[in-house]
Amino acid sequence: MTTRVRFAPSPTGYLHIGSARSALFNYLYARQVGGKFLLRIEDTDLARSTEESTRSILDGLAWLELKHDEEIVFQSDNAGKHRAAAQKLLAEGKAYRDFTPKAEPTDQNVKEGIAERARAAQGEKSMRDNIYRELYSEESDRKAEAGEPFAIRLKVPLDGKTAFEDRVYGLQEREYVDTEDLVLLRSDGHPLYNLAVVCDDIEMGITHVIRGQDHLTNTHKQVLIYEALGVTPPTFAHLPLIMAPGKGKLSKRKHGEIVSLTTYRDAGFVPAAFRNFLALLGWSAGEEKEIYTLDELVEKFSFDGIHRSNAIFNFKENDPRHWTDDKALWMNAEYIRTMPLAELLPLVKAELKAAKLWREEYDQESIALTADIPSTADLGADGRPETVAFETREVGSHAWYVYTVDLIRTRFFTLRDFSSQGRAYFSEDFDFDPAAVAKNLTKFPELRDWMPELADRFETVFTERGALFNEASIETVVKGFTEEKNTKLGVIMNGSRTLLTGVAVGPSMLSVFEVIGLERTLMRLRSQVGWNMVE
RNA sequence: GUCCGGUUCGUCUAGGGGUUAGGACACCGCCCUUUCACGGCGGCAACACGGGUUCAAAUCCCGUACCGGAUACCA
Repeated sequence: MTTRVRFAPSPTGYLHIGSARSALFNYLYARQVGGKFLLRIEDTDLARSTEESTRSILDGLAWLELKHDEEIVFQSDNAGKHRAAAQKLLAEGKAYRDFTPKAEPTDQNVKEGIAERARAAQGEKSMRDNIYRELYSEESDRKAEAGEPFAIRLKVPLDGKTAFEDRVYGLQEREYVDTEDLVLLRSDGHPLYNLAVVCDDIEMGITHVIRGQDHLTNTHKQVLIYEALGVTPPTFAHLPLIMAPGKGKLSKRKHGEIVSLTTYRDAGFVPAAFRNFLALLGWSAGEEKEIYTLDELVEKFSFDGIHRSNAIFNFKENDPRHWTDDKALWMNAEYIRTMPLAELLPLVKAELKAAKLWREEYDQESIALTADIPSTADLGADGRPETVAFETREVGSHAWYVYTVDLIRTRFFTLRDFSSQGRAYFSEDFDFDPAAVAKNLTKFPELRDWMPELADRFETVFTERGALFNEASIETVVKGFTEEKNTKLGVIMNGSRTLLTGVAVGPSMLSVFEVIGLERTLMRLRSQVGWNMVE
């Protein structure tokens, strides 16, 4: 029998990172054993389900590159079958009609209400003392025919226990007395969650149910339904939950966007990096390794490697540097600086396009063959792609673009940084960081005269005399200039850096000059914009 | 309340009778350096508590504490 797993989210909001991880684990297992990864949208709560939400879930899965097999199943399409199953159990005497009027919802918090009711019921009421449980079927039929509303409840046996072997948590047992006669069908005929899930899982031929640990008690109820239906239950594997710092629940209400997968996409995460991070939250291959390709995850995945304790998703609100889990941020940076350049380029392109900084000339299609794109494997000792000669790196060309991305990527954390921190490489319209201006410009007032002078020097050497504007010659000129002014190289270099890029950080300044190009270098060294912004 | 889980550095985790309790992130220091990163080297830092079993317990057993989940005519 081929393995069939499913990811079954309810479309009542964005895709939560915990759900995304469930989807990932289902996917990894399915791929590992050559099974099918199915998708089912549990949209039976009509009041809360929305189409945007379904859209967002699909977008999220696509972003993580978790492709599902077969058609998407919408649970609401199967309500008829769910009802038929309940009727079957009723006819077989495994379920009964409960004519008790539906309890009015309390005005307090739903969760609290439930807990309070449960506490109050403790001791005085058994799970089985419903007067309709043993009603003669003729009497039950009569009331039903008379039009009295009723819910259909499962008749949980008096003695015994449900048991299943969880692939993560081991043998799980629960006495029947601890499980109520759960409602299968509401009095308005609406099938309830546990019945719907079991029916659909049977219908879809699900062999392994991999889901959050919060479903552990539901599983006992579902096992009861499987037994009543005469079907062997699938294998279950429950995943530990992802908690907020302080071990509280990670919720949108309390934590906002941080729990939504789309936040990471929009913040400039590399899909493979976030996927990698998610996989390591609550799972380990048991080796000292952090970076895994999708293929490696598929190969190494095992239920034994899944932790039984919940994991904390660590982040600090109001701290821009640690706005989300540090390890996720680090992993993203790690991917950005080490992934094959050919894979990074399209991501950077999308980012620059979104920031309106993209120019068609950058695209390899119009200039060079894809095969010519240097990858990290082609990098020389100085960290630059060896295959691209300076002469071919005209500012704005494809070769220039590739070289520039590769040059600046080593200190970026997100794809967003290419259009923010790295904006000056792609646009004339960039901001000056006040701290950088203070540290590298205002502190040395003489630079206000020197910088335009340096520009003049560059013009003489590179424009009038026609020397090649490359690192070696730039270094000669800048060093000569520094000695002439009897100052330190750092003063000139850092002043130039801030004037040329608006910031105090970046690659080797010689590379920066070269990549910014002679024309823009002259313009920016002479510009007063950086100076003016502090006055 | 009851049922079910869980507890190794701040966080993610390895280890499941004998380990200097390992790695990663974060943080700190040093080196590299025109800056900031990267990189390299180093540092700080953990077996919840109490009993047992054993020559030996982070590891096995029992209890306690704490945390989490569930307890709906929600999903």
